[in-house]
Amino acid sequence: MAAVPRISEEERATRREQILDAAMRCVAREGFHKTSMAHVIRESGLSAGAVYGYFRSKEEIIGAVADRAMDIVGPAIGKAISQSPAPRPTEIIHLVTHAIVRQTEEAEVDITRVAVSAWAEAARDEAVRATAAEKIGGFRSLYADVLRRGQEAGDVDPAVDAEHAAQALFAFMPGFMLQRLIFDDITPETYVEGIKALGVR
Amino acid sequence: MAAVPRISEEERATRREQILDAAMRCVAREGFHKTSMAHVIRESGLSAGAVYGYFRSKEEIIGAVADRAMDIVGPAIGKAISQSPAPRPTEIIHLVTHAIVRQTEEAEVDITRVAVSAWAEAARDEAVRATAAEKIGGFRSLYADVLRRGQEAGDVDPAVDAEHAAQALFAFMPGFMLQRLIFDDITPETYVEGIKALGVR
Amino acid sequence: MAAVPRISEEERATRREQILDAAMRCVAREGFHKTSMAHVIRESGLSAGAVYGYFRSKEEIIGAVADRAMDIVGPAIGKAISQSPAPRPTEIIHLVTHAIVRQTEEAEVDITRVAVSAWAEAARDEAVRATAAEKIGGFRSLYADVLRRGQEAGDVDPAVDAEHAAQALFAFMPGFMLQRLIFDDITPETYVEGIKALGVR
Amino acid sequence: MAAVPRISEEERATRREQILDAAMRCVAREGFHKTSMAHVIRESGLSAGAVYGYFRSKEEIIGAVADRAMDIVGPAIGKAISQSPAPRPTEIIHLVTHAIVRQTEEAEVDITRVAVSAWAEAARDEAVRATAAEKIGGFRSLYADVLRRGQEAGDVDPAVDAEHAAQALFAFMPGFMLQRLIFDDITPETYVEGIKALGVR
DNA sequence: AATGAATGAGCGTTCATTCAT
DNA sequence: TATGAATGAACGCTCATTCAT
Repeated sequence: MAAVPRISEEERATRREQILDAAMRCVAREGFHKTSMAHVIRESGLSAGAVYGYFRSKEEIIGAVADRAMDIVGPAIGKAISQSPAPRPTEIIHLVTHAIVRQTEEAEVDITRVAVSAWAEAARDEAVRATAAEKIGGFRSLYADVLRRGQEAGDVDPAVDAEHAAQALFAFMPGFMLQRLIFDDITPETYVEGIKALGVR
Repeated sequence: MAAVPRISEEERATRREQILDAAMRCVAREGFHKTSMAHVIRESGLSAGAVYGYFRSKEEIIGAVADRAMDIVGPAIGKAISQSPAPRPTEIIHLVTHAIVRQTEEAEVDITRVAVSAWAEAARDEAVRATAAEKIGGFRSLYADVLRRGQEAGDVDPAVDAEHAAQALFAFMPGFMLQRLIFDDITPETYVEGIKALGVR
Repeated sequence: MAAVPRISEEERATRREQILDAAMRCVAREGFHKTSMAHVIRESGLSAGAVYGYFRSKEEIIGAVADRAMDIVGPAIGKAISQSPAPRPTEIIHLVTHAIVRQTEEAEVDITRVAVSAWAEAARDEAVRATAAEKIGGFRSLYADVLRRGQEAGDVDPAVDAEHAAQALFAFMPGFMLQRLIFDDITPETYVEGIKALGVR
Repeated sequence: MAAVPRISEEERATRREQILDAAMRCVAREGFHKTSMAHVIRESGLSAGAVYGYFRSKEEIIGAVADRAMDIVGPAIGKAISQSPAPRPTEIIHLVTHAIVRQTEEAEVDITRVAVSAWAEAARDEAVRATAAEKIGGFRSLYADVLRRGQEAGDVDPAVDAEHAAQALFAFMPGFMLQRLIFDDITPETYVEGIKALGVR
């Protein structure tokens, strides 16, 4: 019934990835708004028309890149977090920070930089804010789940709403990323040590 | 003999502030790079030439705005922090988060939004990164001082480098700002409660 | 495999000519620096973006226009000059001045005016100076060749370096152009007559 | 009857010279239209308002500078030319070229460059063209006078209108200036030698 | 489906000139 | 008279996007 596409869905997805990869490299270098479509087009190796065949506008690419950037640590730690017994807060931060460092060292783009750009973009672009809310909200839910289990184990004060504790625990991720962006002196080890020194278990 | 300025240093400073105020409003709305000089000019009520009489370039305005945005909570809590006896970590976060909320509610611009834009800009602009390093570094030093005093009082593990604890404590500021930017559910009260639940004193 | 250009090299060259024609008209009217890119764009009938697709900058257009303007008499007389027997100096100036007059009368732009602008530009733009050196140097070489043959024929003092005689002979071209620009009273005939009166053969 | 000026005519003239000196330096460097009023103002050491107190517009400064630049060799050779017996054409060019070289070497500005800019400006500015016509016309008249005397002495063909011979003789001045602007290889000696080789007496 | 030349509004910045002091 | 801050049109150039091929 539907018009048969000339290229398969698979090929289409591959091309999209190719464009987003290119865009991520550009955004990591120059941020969303100093990255021009011409940069993305050149970097992707496609033509202007081709790129616009996969994304309706720069805004849509920004949305997709922001989505990717904020999706990057979540999956890596999702499994670890759901293990039994529930990991302690400091163990979670250990996992998260190591995942971040691994990402920035292994991948060809520093996703940290893209993520920070995405936070800024969330301030002005409703769609990006919605994505951020979804991703960060997902994170906090995950945290809240573990923390609830931690309350049973005695690691977290059981009198407190686990959602609030999740707000607090979440802070360590952007706190780490921001400091990594600006300083050389922070590592998962120094960070987790510091967190423990504050009393976090 | 010396060229007598037709407007006083004071008036000049006032005009600069007027331009920066305008620029902050624009940046809070649209970020650094979606804010055009035309926007700043219109918002400031001056002419293009006048604005360029006070700032050599957009880059310089970005630098000054970033400086301001990251300077905003520091002074407000500097004094409180140096009081005796040393405030506990959770008291510091209480102060900081309330200062942030007060700022965003009282001032005509939401500096939080500008600060987040400044973090993103630090990723690509060496000068902004230097400013960020200075401001955030200053913060962490302040924290490290209090934490050292806290180590004597028994609030913080004395075996740990206070600088590392400061890295951890610092995280609560961007963590709060970022979540405020995206969600409505976070207040100084929920946040500090959550932090305490994690074990921070 | 190779990127197939959508418009042929020929079409591309035609468009370049179209832009340069427009630029020459503008420069003949207003000189290099009173000609704005907006003028060239309007005159060419293309859009701003299109023009910048063919030339990277105004400077590049200036360079190309200057090149053209100083290239204009050379080819026309090159052949005539190489004929055998060698034309006498006054015959050369007859050819050159007639070529100049024909140009300014037939073409829609007065290239004389553009050439004079190019001399001025050579004073401040290294690239234009290099072009001028190449074109004028070429002229002088051509002259030196003929003059060497003229030395054999007895038209030119054989004791003198032909290059020096070429410096002298060259002068009649800018001398004619400059006076044509400012006065109405000079024609190839009055000019060549005057040159002969001075003793030139 | 007239309002008494606060400063004397003499002081006024001095200031005008000061401004024109500054403008000549600027124009020699960058030409008429790449020289901004701000450059002239800074170089003159006066204020914008002051400069506009002496010249109504940039155009007027351009006119005055062009006037000066084209006036520069005339006076220096006027006397020499009117001596008795009449100098030969080659002697005149000897004088003129040496005067040019002396000017460019002694003065702090290279007037040659300003003069060439003035020729270009004559193509677009009616007032500058009128000045050029006056100055160059004066030159040619001077030449015509000497040549008439030369006709009596047998140096110049007496059958030819001396005005036409003056057109020819005049060419050697711009010819020398233009080549000096672009090449290093031309001196009064090589030039006059070449002129003689062509048969000029 | 893919190409890349073309569009023209908009960019950051400079300009000649004015006028309140 | 002299000052220099202010004006705002115009500058050279880039941008996201379109569409004939």
